[in-house]
Amino acid sequence: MVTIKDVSRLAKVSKSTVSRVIADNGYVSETKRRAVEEAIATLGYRPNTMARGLRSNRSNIIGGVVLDVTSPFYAQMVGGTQQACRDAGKGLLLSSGFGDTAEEERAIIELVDRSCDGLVLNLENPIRREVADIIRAAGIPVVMVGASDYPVADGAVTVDNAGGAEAGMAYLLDQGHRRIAHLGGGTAHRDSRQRVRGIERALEARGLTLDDINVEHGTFTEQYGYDAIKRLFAHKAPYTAIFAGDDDIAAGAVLALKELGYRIPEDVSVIGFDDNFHARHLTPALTTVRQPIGEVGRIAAEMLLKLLSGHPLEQKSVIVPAELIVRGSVAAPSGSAKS
Amino acid sequence: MVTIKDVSRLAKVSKSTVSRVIADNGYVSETKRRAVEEAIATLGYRPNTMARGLRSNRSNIIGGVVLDVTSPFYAQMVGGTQQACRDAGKGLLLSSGFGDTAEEERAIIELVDRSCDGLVLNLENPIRREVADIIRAAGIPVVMVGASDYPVADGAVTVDNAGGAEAGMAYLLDQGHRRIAHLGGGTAHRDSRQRVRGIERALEARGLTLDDINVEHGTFTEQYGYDAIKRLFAHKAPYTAIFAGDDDIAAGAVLALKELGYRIPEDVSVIGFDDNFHARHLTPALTTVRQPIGEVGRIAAEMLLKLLSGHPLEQKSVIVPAELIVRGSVAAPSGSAKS
DNA sequence: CCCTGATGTGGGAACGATCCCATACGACCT
DNA sequence: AGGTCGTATGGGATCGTTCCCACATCAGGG
Repeated sequence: MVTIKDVSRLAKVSKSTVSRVIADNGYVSETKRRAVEEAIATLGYRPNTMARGLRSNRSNIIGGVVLDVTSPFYAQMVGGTQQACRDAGKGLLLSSGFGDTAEEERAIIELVDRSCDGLVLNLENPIRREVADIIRAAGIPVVMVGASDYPVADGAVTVDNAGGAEAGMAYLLDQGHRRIAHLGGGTAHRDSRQRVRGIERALEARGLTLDDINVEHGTFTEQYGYDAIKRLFAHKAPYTAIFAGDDDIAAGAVLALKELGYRIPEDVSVIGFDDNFHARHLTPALTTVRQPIGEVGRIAAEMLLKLLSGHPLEQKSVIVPAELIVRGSVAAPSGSAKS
Repeated sequence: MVTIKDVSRLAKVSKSTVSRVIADNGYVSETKRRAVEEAIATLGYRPNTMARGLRSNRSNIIGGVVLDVTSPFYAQMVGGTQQACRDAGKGLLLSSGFGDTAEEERAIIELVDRSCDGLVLNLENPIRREVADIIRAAGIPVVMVGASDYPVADGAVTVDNAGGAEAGMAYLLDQGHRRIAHLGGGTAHRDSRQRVRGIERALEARGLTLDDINVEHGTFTEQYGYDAIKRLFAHKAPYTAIFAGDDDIAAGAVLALKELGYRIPEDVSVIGFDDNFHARHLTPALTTVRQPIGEVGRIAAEMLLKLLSGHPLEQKSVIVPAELIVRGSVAAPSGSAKS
């Protein structure tokens, strides 16, 4: 392995000077700088990350914990984070928590131990005190994704779930729907609660309340969407529109509705949330609320990078807007569709 | 920061003994071992990764380069790799090449520089000599995913594209189809070429050749599938079955066929490849050939881990079978459907 | 002419682990 | 008694950087 010593020997300068050239700080004369750069090139010298990290206590690696890398949705988030890191010359060390608290904590501690310069965390569960202390003791900045109220967070990025849900609900209501069911992801999820809140706002803006529709709580799974529809539509068609908590639920709902012989959107309208990679591929293409999740991952990384470079954040909490994407799964209710 | 020295002081032993306890090698008496473990616990000592890495030249980190983290397909692969790494107590440092040679090389070199213990590579392009030399100089093992003929590879995992395609084609032929078009992903991709080879085998087993069907080459995109169908079916229905190069192409083909008024599978059968997330969600659900891609990622990591532990591989090249998944997009051709 | 401050350079002590080597002791054999 | 071997322990060099400090030189001001 070629070391800084080899370079210094070839360039006829001290190790210190080489180090200064590499780090581009301190005083170096133009002549020596040139000599060092030449020596580096001829020897093919690449600094040893470990030695550098040991001495400077920095690794140029950012740690990321994400709920589930496997999921297409989070994959997109990771993509954004990774790209931002790469552009800044940082590596991304990745772990998944898979929604398990113990696993998430293990992952976090491991990332801290690996001397990550900072963390981007997308967690299912709140961080326990002990883990928070470990992070704090290491003195590394943390940006949370999807939740803003954790004690250790120096920054947070969230999607405007309420605003997005409000737009979606407003769209349904303005199309004339009144018999609406919301198949939510469950009150345990903050995202889910915020979406219900947005739905409520849309209703209130039109003189209605949550009691005027049916709000159900299940899980963010296709299975739940499928089962819920089969149950709700067992005997008759009680609703003209379904607002699914996410696109997975929507997919299950669409499948169930089709099996029951309902046409979409003629008989029943369906709207989703997320704009999954696959929303476009449903038949009909799913009208949904897009979460710009890649963007979220990118912004989180950029916030972290800014913190790492010593600049304070002008905005500790960034809320990214969610946008209604109109495709083909929503129409005016058949009763009122007198065009 | 609490160091090994602090532990040794508290446990009244030397640094060396503490190190031996941590690494669980060498001779340590039961008494001292207990004392050290106790000291570690009370101090909350966690070894410094950098120092350890510098000295031992090992990082316990595995580097992964994947074509595109953003894609759901590769995300699943990454998931498998990550899980295997985690189970072995290794970290996974991730990079994406996005199909760009320069980017892929940059990513590889960076991973080598970060002292990764080994690499899992899923690349679009062959590795250039210089990069291969850098990897070799670092002396770290490499497992390739999806391609087996690179010079630096110590192991390789591939999916049996030919076998899968053969099964798919056999299925179409056995249903009675003879007027078949294959919309391939393009000869530039080895996967694509192997699939054509499998199709050929199925034909030959039945006394036919590739000339008896229509083999087209496009790209692995929905757009291509859509355009190809619109072109081929412009005036009449020349084919009773479409074998798409992957599920994206299949999705585009299905959309185009529907727009042209063909029923699937009554008028035209469609079969895909991959078993993407959305294959199940197409209407009708897509009959396709499943690539167990998560499995592939896991196996690749396991091979690498085995190499890292010093054991040679009993199989340098592992070929994972692809399985035909029968759903609803294939039926017997209408002409021959005399049930 | 001395002092100060800016510029330039090298020496060498850290950083926190690993691991080689020296040493010690008891058991057992010859 | 002396030698050998297995077990147990500590000392300290070492990994490749960074970075503090000492020192040198030179210009400009008092």
